[in-house]
Order: sequence, then structure tokens, then C-alpha cells
Amino acid sequence: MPVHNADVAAIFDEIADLLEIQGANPFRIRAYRNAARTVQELGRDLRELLRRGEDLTELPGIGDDLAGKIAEIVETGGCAMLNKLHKQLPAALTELLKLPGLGPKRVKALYHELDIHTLEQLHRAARDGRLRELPGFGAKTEQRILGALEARTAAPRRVKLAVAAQYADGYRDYLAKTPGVREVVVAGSFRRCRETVGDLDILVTTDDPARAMKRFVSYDEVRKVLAQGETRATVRLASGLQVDVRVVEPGSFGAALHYFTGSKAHNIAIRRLGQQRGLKINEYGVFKGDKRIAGQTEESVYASVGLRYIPPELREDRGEIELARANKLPKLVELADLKGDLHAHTKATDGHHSLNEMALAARGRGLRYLAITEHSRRLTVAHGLDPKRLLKQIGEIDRLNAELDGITLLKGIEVDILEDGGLDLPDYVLAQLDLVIGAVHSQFHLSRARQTERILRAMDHPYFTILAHPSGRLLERREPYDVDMLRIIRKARRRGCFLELNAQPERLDLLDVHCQMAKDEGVLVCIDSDAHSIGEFDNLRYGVGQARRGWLEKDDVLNTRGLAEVRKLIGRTMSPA
DNA sequence: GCCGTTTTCGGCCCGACTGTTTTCAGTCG
Repeated sequence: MPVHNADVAAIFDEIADLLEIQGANPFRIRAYRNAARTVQELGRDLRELLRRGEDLTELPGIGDDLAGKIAEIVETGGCAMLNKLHKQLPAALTELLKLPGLGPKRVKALYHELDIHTLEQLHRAARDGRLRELPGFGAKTEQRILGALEARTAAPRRVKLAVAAQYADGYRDYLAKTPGVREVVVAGSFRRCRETVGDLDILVTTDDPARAMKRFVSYDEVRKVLAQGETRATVRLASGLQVDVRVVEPGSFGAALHYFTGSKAHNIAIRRLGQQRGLKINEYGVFKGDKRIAGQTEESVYASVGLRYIPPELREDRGEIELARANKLPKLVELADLKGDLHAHTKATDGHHSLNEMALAARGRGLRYLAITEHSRRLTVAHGLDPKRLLKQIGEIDRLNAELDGITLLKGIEVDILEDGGLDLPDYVLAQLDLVIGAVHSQFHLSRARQTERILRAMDHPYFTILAHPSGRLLERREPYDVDMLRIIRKARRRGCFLELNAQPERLDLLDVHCQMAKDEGVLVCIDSDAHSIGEFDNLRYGVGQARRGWLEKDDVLNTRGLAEVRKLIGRTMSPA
């Protein structure tokens, strides 16, 4: 079985868990966790890096020891150190750590005092009232563990960004109406535009903290108050979503917003910079001794450590701090930069609105061009178009364009890439289109080599313009297929094709790390709604968020250009080689 | 275990809330 980056990360995380239960040096534990994160988010395959003989110690947080362990895991699939730990502690203990209220100290106590090392044993002991006898445990802790065990299968862990937005907007508006409240901002991974969020983090500044806190916990969607203090509280909504609120006085707004936006890794890096300058940075401000020298705005926090303001989407400690110091941060693309959308469907296939309705809706969003790209015949569930129906639509688009004012429809197709890399429609039809989007909708489980060859071959087709949703993942439902993205991106550069960043909330595909890779290789990305109805043009905002997480600037995005230039760029790829 | 505009050794971010205590450890973000 090939070893993936995620497998290496899982091993490092398990080592960290077990070391934690053993009470090892916390900084050593953190080193394993940092390495797991680095590997997970790398965007390039460790197998490839090793094969090319690249030096893994160049990666942040990877030194000689961890580089050696990565090589060992990639080669053998296992890790001697983890095996050794398994001889000392049962592997299942790491499952216990995932329960709320159970950290390393308590898990250690459970194991040594009660010989508990599985969830089943824990469940039995909690029911029998044996947990409360342990030092550091009590009746409440026992109840909490029991509750967590019994609710375990319920409530999905993370929700898609677009779903979180529905809850976030309502809660924010409700809090903003509280007397005394000045600002309400949804921070956390939501503000950083992560594709999924685990909870909502809301920051409130107010002159009357007690009143704001009281109002927070009495929101009508609150099912349970999990914690409540004077400045911080946590609730669970009826939907299962967890929401944290933090209340600070207005003078701390910037520092609190920075702290509450994260990411954790970014915050740690910033605080370390502060420390080096003799400053202490916390959620109340930046302090020199007892004196607050910054914190009213986020800009002031960054300035205190000699940095330019860093947009939330970049705050992942992936190199943004070094660029901010050198004043070389990218000027990220914005929603208003988009001039068109190159992927949409109508009711001719699986969409819900007509050509005209889609055109008017797109124009209403300020777009100047919209490509109609139906599915092709092979996708029968979507009522995909055969040559005859596609030719008919081409005629309809030509007629409609003659009438439309302020927007132009482009003629396209989202054609299936067949298993052998061929396209699902004949050349004589594709030749009549403005653009051809190729998409993988079947055979997701081919080997890496075959899947990559399949896509590369499709991209060699003279009419191929854009690769749709390049990884194929569906959040929470389907993992990305195994492909060599760097080869695909380099092929796109040679062929003059483009990669789509599909803005559907469950896709958000191109992934952020691959956006960066495309940018580095000089390949333009196209942010498309893939709208199946007039409301789905809203999704472009999530596509832009993802692009920003991928460091893309206006010039890195194909459809920030006007129609004439886009025609020129896509026309170049359409001419048969 | 990593790392270096003070360092190849000695550091490594910082604070709130809960429950079990009777001054604080553990957990969480």
C-alpha cells in the first residue's frame, strides 16, 4: 500500500498522543504535532520529494530526526518508535483523548488506576460509578464522560463554511442588537475562510459585558450552555454546532480579534516575535511591562512586531510572516475583481433555470460574461447533452446573445473525461464551442499513475480548455482522487490550459495548497460558481475565499479579465495543435 | 524535537473556565 502524507501525519499525531499520556516533554510533543501539520498541509507528495532526493529538513519544523522518521514511514509504512510506544501503552488510549474533558493526565490515571484502555471499558466504569473514586475525578466529570460516550455517534464534527455562515449571520445580527455592544465579529476559522469549520468563535466588544454575556446564552437556538464566565462562554446550538463568545472592552478589539482569528500556529509565531522584542502579546493587547502599547486594531498588533497587516486567509504560519516582514505579501483577489463566470448549468441538464434567467442573474451580480457548460451525454443522471442537443443549445445561445445587453453568454461544455483520457463528445461538436471544461465524474479509484495519465491525456486534447474541480473531493463525502497535481499543473502550463477553482461549498476544489502551486508554476486559475440555479452565484464568495487562502492575486485568476482578453486566452488553447 | 538579528544550548505563547479543591490542576482554545 502506498504511504500518503496523511498516513505520515496520522503516525506523528499518534506518537504525540502517546507521548502526552506518558507525560513527556511538552515541546517534544509539540514538535511531533507541528510536523504532522506540516506534512498534512504540504500539498506535495512526500514520496515524490524523497524520490527526487529533496532535503526534507528544509521543511518548517522538520529536523534530522523527523526527516529520518518520514523516510522510514514512507519506505516501510510503519515507525519503530511508534511500535515501541505501543509496547508500553495500548493504542486504543488515543481514542479516549478525543473525548471532551479527558486529557492526557486523566487518561493516564484511567489506565494505571483502573486498567481502562478502551471506550467500552470506560463506558462500563462510568456507568458503575467507578470513575468518581479516582483522584481528580468527581461525579460531574463522570457524568460528562458518560454523556459524551452516549452522544458519540451524533453531531458531525465539522460543518461546511457555507452552512456555518447561515448560523453565524443570524447569531451575529442578534448580538449586534444588544445595548452597549459596539462590534460583533465572527472570527476563528470562519474568518480565515477555512472550507469547513469546527465551531464558531464570536468576538464582542461592549461597554456592558454582563449584559452581552447574558444575551449570548439566551439566544433561542441555544440548546445547552457548556461553560460561562465573565468574559468567555461556550454554548451548543440545536443544530449541534458549538459557539464560543469572547467579550472584551473596545480598547482590546484588535488584539482580541487577532487572538480569536488564529490560526493557533500563526498566533504562536506572532507571540514569539513579540517575546523576542521583550513584548507580551495576549488577547488584551501588546504589553511592554505593564504598559499596553498596542491592541486597538489588528494593524497595531502586527506593527508592534514590525509586520504589515496580514489578511486572515493567510494566517496559517505557512510563510506569510516572513513575507509580511519583507513587505512582500500578495494583494489578494477580491470578489469584486471577478468579471465573469465560466461554469454554469441550465435546466437543459440538471440545472433549475433557463438560459435567460441565468444570464440575467449573473448580470445582476455584476458579471459581464457567463459560460454555459452543461454535462455531456455520459452523465446520464444529469441528463447530459449529446451532440444533437448541444448543437441546439449553441443555436439558442447565439440567438439570446443577439438580444442580451450587458452580458455575453459563452458556449461551453463540461465534458466527461473517459477512463482512457478521451472526451465524451466528438471533435466536430467541441470545435463549435468557446471553451471545453473537462471533468472526471467516474472511476475515482484508479491508481495514481493511471489517474494522472488519464487526465494528462485529456489535457492533450486540442480543444481542452479548463480542468474542472481538479481533485474531485467532496467535503465529508469523498476523498480527493490520487493524482500527481504538480504534473497536471505543469501540463496545463505547457498546453496553455487553466485549472478551475470550483466554488460549490462541498467542492472548493482547487485546494488552497494547489492554488499556490499553480501560481508558482504560472498557471491561471478560474474561479467558477458551477451554478445550477440563480442563487448559486452566491457561492463565488466561497471560491474567492479559497483562492485567497491559496495566496492568489487578481492577475493569477483568469476570470478577473475582461471578455476580450479571456477570449484570446482560451482561444489560444482551443486551436488544434 | 526544533531552532538561532542574544543562542549550537537553553529556550520553546498565553489566558479562561470547571471541578475538585480549599489554592490549583486539568482541559481547552
